[in-house]
Amino acid sequence: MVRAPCCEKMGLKKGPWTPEEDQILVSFIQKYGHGNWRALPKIAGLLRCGKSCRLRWINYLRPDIKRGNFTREEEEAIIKLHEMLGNRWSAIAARLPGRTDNEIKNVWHTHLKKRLKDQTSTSSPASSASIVASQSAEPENIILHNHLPVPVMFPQSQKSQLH
DNA sequence: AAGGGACACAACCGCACCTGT
DNA sequence: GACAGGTGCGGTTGTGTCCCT
Repeated sequence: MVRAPCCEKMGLKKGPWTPEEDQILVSFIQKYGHGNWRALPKIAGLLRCGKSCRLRWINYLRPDIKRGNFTREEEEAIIKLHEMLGNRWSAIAARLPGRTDNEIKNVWHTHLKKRLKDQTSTSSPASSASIVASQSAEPENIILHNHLPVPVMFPQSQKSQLH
């Protein structure tokens, strides 16, 4: 199947968003929601592709986003979830309220990967793996630091329902 | 004070999956 | 069942800032 590139149209803006564009996007979504990302920028009068709008909204403009540094608890949760789920950042983000997959991905690549590497090179390999192994025995209701029982694995068929 | 490397984060790209026809 | 279009995800890149020498 051949797919036209998302932003093939000439004249579509790329790069950092301006406060004005943010404002337009936020007010439009608050008013009408985001039923169709592809059509949204056209209707809202933004010179952006739908993909870009979606990313901006999800990673930055959403009202429930928690900005600022990750707490130690959040970092520990990311490490554990990553050991269980792998690079499924959206699944990890779903278990950390207010955090986005992009943010988690960035934190992982900048802080945690390095920290984990340091830890494994200095400590015995059994420690964290055993914790994960014991948790993996009960994959349906992992209790994290926020004390919320969280389902860990979604069958592929349920993936679309998360959207 | 200046230069360069490291770090942090926002944004883009391409692919896979899902859904409607 | 095949195809086409839309959406979401993960990997990667670009750029601004910080820190060390």
